[in-house]
Amino acid sequence: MAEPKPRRPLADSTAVHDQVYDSIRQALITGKIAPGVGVSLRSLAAELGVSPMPVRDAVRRLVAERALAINPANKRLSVPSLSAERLEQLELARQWIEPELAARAAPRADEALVRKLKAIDQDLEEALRVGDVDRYMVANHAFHFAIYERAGAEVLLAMAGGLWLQIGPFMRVVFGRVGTGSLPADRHAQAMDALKVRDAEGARRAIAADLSEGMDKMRAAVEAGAGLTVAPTGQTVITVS
Amino acid sequence: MAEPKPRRPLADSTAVHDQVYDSIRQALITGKIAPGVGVSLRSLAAELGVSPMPVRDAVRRLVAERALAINPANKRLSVPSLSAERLEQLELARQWIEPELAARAAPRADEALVRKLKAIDQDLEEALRVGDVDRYMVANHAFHFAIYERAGAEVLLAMAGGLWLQIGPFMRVVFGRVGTGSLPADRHAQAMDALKVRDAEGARRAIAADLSEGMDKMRAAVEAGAGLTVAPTGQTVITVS
DNA sequence: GACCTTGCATTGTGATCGCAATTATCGACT
DNA sequence: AGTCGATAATTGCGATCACAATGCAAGGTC
Repeated sequence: MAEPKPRRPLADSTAVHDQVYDSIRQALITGKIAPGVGVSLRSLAAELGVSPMPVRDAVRRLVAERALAINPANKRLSVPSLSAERLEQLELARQWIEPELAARAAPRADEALVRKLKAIDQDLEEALRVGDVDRYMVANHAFHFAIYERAGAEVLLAMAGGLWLQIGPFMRVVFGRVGTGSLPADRHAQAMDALKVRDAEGARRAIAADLSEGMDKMRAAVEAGAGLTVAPTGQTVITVS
Repeated sequence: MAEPKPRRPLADSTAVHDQVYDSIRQALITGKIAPGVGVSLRSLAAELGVSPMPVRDAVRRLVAERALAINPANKRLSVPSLSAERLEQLELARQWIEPELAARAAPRADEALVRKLKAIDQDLEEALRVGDVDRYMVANHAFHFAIYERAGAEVLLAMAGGLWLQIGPFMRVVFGRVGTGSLPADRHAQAMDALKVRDAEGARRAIAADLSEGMDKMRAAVEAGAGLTVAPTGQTVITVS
């Protein structure tokens, strides 16, 4: 315990608990932590090479954003497993807020944004080709939020971020199962075209369609019974049947 | 400092940081803490008779829910002052999510719910008569969320709760200024009537109208210049002109 | 008298310790 | 050999301390 503290690099500045937050958030969005598995403050702290304190702070934020769940009896932490009802509500909320953000971003779009999106989309398609699910998840997130940030709607943006955080782990499981081959990147092309000419309604429709297709996949996976069964210990086994 | 620690009663069970959270949350919703004023962990801890530690946890949650803001430079805490853009986005989000919750609650409404709402509404009107703004705020919150909880939509309910938390402090300022005399409780009657016959669309319209009128007042107050001016120290003076 | 500097109080952050509760592990007994 | 019970380990929660940074205020200088 008298080690010189590895202290992982982790980006650059800001407070430690913010870096821890970003680390866990990325792990959740990209699905590096499977839904249902239990985590602990000390284990996360050890893994990140920090003291339990900043982890505790980061976990509080994530619990507040419902990206982590806390067993009311145990008081133990876990990644929430997604139920059909939860999925339905998250879908509804996303279908309302994300097209709205895209529509608001359209009038404020410029050439630089479109270029950035094009770069992200190329990376995304490359990830699809080589079947790198992690990279695809990161790129897809980057694509959507590059648009949403342009809307200049802080409150709505934060809400959208929270929704992705909640749906991220499950997306990863589904996409890892059905494969990424059939994912339609053409909706992204539609969105970029609409943004190029500052067509708000076009952007709204493109994002709505993109979401709709993605969520269809997830819903189909859930209804097909590819659910998550929670073992009595709290540990979760992902049944891909 | 060697005092025997007053340790405020504070509800009943659960962890200390949850009780602290509820206390601050209530204070924000009812507007006991004015927008823009700076708070500190230690001052809140002293006021609640607890150590700074659980306050720190509670504040993390509230910051994550955007009910408290943290100055990126200072890293100091404050109640966020509401801007016109923020208000517009919060209104949009509320106008979408709260009527939706009301509509979902309608088919699940029963006599007990209507009775409960009636009791709350009577208390609300009494508060209006005597001009007790705090009591009105509490009752109004209770009325809406008694309905929303019935929707059985956990995710949407949490989102609605977050929105109230963000808009609460400002509501209080506005209502405290324009007086509560002209507030239309008849929308509540409409909502109760719709719930009584399980009329989803009626409930949706009633809540939408209720929100619309309330937000109109707030928007008018903002545009009339009854804004909040932040002093250089971070302390805020409420200009009721 | 106005402005700058110096000192002190307060702030958030992180670390470490102790505690009670729960869980896991292993030994003992029937 | 199987089941039960006791011990040890882990977990989250709260308290306290240390520290760097910031804010505030008093006092000094021009």
